[in-house]
Amino acid sequence: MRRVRRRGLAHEAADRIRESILDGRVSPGSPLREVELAASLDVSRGSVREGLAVLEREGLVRSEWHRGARVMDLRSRDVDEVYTVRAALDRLATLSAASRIVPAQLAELESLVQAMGRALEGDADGLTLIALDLAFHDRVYAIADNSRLTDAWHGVRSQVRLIQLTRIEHDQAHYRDLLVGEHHELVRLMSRGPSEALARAAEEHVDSARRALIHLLGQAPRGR
Amino acid sequence: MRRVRRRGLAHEAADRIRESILDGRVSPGSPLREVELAASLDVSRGSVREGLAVLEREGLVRSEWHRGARVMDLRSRDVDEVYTVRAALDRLATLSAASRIVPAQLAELESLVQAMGRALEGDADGLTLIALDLAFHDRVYAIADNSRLTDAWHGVRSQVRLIQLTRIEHDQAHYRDLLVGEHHELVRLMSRGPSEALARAAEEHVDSARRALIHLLGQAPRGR
DNA sequence: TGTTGTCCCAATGTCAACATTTGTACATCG
DNA sequence: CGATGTACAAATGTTGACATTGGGACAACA
Repeated sequence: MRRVRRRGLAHEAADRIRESILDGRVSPGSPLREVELAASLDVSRGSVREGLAVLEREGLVRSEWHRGARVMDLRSRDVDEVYTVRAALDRLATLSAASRIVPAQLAELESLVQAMGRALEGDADGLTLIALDLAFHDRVYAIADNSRLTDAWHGVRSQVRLIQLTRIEHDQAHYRDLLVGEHHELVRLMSRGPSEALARAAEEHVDSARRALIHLLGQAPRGR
Repeated sequence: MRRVRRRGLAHEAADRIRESILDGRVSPGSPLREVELAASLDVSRGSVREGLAVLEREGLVRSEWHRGARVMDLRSRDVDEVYTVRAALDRLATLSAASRIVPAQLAELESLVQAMGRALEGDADGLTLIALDLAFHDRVYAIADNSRLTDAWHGVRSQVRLIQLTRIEHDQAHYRDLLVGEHHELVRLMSRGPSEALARAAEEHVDSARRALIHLLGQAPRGR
């Protein structure tokens, strides 16, 4: 049996605040005041504070000494950073997963890809596609079964989600073209075990999204 | 001017506790009681609590609900995870740094390598070598100039430090053979810009250390 | 004798009050 | 009139007290 995990109010508070950010109810840049949140969540400031610390390590929130916390405002440079790191993590996750994956897990991934296909044909909204995309990659990280790797992934995951949210119209176009094809190819390569081709595909899968986003956001983020 | 960074008691407390762990004054597995620490550091339990949360995100401390925090006890499996993730991060950091590095920074890295050589000839203790090794890689991450990457690095850095500490006699042997040579080679390759050879060297630099540690610790950590 | 239930204590989780800092508006001075 | 200093309000940082939980010792029971 999987033992129940009791987490306390701080994590609960973090979940609620994360939701309201990722649902777009509070926009990037807006302040997250401890007293306000404590009142609206009906917990003490201490718990809110601890929850905000959780969100800060996820990169969703930025806080400064005696100046409080604000919803992270992700600019072009930040998108570049997040996707660059994600590419490196995904490369490792995909390779590790490929060396440990069993047929049942391959089938599970493939069924997620098919769900993407159905969602596209059914003209599903962007949120559904984003959810399926993240679910796929979450599964890959779970299969890789490396808690440090998962922690590092969680350090950028929420930011990826936030970027996708704010660029949702773009993502829909991007998804429509490549979502099923690229993921299917990843599964196919994973079924053959780790390889240089798989490593490249995993990196490229993320990097093409990065390039598209950077292009969309206007200019090169750094002095390249 | 680099503006001063005021951080509050929680970070100060985290620093002190981290020191006592990394200095070996508290051994892996031992409990870190909030009241004890609060008394000995002369701050409130709240600040200690926040400090322990910082150390938890660094992977130095593991805490469970209503059961308190303990110094992380790193077993074979954990060493494997940490070094596997570190290899992926170092690969990216080294490639990114290579594409941005300027001559002055190359010289700085090379001078660190020479310091390693002098330390080895002067029969310095293991702690000095560990410090120089980490200083070198910290510089590479700083040159890569990607805050998400640096955050991810900080998520494993302290654990690397802890592993090196507990295996210090082994590391000295490992260092004596490869320290100067491998780092010098990394600098040389970086001076020529990013390349597949550099990527492999950076990965292999970490992975050889991983293999040596795993071998030392006895058995294969996972079902490979 | 092994198992179950109860009590108790130590430690953490939570809270609300107090202290400190920051930013701003306004007064003061050169 | 611009620069500097001061007072105040709003928010966070810090603290000690109270509530809740987990684990172990011990007794009751089959």
